[in-house]
Amino acid sequence: MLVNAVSAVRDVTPEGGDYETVRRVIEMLTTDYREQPSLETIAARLEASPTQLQKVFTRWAGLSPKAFLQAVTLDHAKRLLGREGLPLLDTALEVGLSGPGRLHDLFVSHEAMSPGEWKARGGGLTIRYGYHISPFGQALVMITDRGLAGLAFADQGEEQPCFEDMAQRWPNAEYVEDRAATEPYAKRIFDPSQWASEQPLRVVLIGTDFQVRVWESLLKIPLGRAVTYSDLACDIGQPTASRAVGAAVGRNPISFVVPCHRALGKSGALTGYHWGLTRKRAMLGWEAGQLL
DNA sequence: GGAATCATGTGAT
DNA sequence: ATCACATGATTCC
Repeated sequence: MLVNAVSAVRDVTPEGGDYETVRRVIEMLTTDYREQPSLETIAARLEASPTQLQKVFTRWAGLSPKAFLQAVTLDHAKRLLGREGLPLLDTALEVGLSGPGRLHDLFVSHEAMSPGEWKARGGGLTIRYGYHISPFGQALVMITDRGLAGLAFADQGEEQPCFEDMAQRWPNAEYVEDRAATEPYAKRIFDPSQWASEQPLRVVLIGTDFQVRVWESLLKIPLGRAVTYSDLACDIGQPTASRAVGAAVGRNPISFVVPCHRALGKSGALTGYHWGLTRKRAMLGWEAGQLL
């Protein structure tokens, strides 16, 4: 339900409290999924009322906690991978899903840095950045005059390490805090009602040649689909490089926009995520909510 | 089935 | 050179 999703973004408290609550619920659901803890048990452990919890969670994801748990289950992940023999990662795929409904994905146009620019390690580049509230906790947005260059996530109090993680990727760049400049990007990215805009979201991929190829592949995965690391390896023409692909996916500087959370292990299991597995689950569950 | 073990490409030191 | 990986296939119990 689109309406839910929009309000979810708007209603997140300045402290990022909603995500924090939701994060803990997800954590509990996935670590103790064997026991299938009831809503009451979870609420009790969080010292919250069951109805309140149910409400917050549903508003956030568009999905009840129970439906959410199902959505991030192995079974569902496999369905995301499979799907009636569609040719994986073809350009046709892009159209494939937007047909029947309004299942638009974020409309992105990308551009890669030239090898020369990459060698400069960000030298001569001015990067403006700012922190913004997102459905997945505090988001660090980084832009250049050519477009969005970085998107990272930090839990409360982790802003500094998060910034350093990003800044060390382009050590020679000049960094300027400019919340006003990054704000429109944050708004656009996390508000699904703005995804199918006239103007594509401009994105700059700064990385090695191999990494950029992997990230471009990721951008071809539509909402509601997933691929394996070996699918990606095949797509860039190096079928035996699935492990290298994994490493490259992990270095993706624009998480969420470049949908690295849609890369799964061959078994359908969620393998790893730079900003925490819980966040990966959160993103997949949240996207499942968008599809309703 | 599941644990242990290899083959493997890329990027950082 | 060497090492750590967000992998995957194979080979043992």
